[in-house]
Amino acid sequence: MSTRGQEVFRQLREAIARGDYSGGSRMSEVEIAAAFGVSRTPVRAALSELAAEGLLDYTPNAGYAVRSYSAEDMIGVFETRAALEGLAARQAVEKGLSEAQYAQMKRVIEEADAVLRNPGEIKGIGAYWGKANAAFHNPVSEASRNPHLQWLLRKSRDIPMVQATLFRQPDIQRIQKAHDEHIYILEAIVGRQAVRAEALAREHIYKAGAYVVARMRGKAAGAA
Amino acid sequence: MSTRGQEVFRQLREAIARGDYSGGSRMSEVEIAAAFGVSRTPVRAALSELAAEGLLDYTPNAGYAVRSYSAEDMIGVFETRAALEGLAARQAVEKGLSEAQYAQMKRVIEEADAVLRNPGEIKGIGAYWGKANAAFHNPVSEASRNPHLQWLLRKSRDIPMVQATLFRQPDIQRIQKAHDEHIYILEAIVGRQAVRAEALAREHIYKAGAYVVARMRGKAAGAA
DNA sequence: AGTTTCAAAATTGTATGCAAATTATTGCGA
DNA sequence: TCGCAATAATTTGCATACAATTTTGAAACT
Repeated sequence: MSTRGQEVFRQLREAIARGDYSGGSRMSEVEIAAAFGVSRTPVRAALSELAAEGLLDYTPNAGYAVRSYSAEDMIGVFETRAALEGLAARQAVEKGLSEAQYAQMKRVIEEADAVLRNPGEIKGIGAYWGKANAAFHNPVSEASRNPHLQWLLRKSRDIPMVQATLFRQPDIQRIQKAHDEHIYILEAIVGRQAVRAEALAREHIYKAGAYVVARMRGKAAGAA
Repeated sequence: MSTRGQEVFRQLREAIARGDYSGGSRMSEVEIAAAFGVSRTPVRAALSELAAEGLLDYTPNAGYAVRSYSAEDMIGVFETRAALEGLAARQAVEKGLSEAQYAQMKRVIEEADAVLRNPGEIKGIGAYWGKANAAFHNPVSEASRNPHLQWLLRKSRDIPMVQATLFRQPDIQRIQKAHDEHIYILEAIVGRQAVRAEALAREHIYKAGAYVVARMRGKAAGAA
């Protein structure tokens, strides 16, 4: 079993990525401690880790706050992540997919194919696609067999606002396109086309980033 | 002023990067607390952050230990870092160097030119080159104006053993070659040759990685 | 009214004590 | 002598108390 601090860390991490806390909001130690039914000590440990992970900003003697990203920042995040996902795809080709990794990616594609063909089940499609998307991309970074790369990718994927923007109010057309891109990426990896796989993965992420930034700017403009 | 936890964090971070603690060695809370003259609380905060930074491994109920990298791991680190430094160089071209950034890079090159021409001052060349190298690369990542990229680069540069391996027992020939590569990288950035700058920066890091890995394997073989 | 100042309240930083888990050690048996 | 089990010692996890800092709010002054 794990420690309480680890548990608090995990739950807060999910909550922030999911968008439960709006950007810039203060994370009160006593409040969280009360909510989890623990003392401030494990909460402080969790907050400290979350800050090191980049999900929170920390100011000495002033506490922690949910980090907020500007549109500029978000462009940088996705440009960086595009390079890393491209590298992961290339290394996945170089080192080869395991049976299990290939099976999982194929399963995700076939399942999504069925789901997307039937527009009746549109309710909850955002949450579904969020999970399916992760289930598709995880095997790729695993297949790179590069722990450091996997670590940096995790830091580039779990960013406040991103999940919420992409999967909260889903855009069925965008999901369809992303799904198509997945098919070609898997095709390239299986066909040992390293350069093509890298380019496709890179562009796949780049498009997602452009979408997130557009949504951020749109919402900001709409609210103003 | 900063907190004690932050101070402990900073000092431990430097010590680990410098190679004062050998890989795998346990970091005892009470020991460190005694050494710094503080209680365990700020030490725990510092260790927690260092673990999140990737410098320490953490096992629940068993504490923290200096993370050790195998040669395989190190290859992955440098492959990843090569992609990131390449991206930084490309974005530096796209966004342009500031006057100050250009001046700093040029100064480093001219200074190193003088130092390397005079082999009398070889004592302390490792430490000198370590600083000079950082002073050359930092402006590039700054010029990318990509905070996320800068953050990931920091995590890819400050790795246990790397600094010690590269700069503790310096190899004058390798330093000379790295210095030459710096000249071409700056040339490419100034000349707005994005693709060339990216390729040069990437290869520059790749070579450094190959050197570190060779040294690791050589030392391991020699010790066995 | 607006600004400044000062004090009260709230929040974070640190030390300490104790519970729980892990690690080391001792003693026994094969 | 080696392996194993049980216990002692060490180390970490958490809660709590208090100190230090920041934030808030109100009163006084311009």
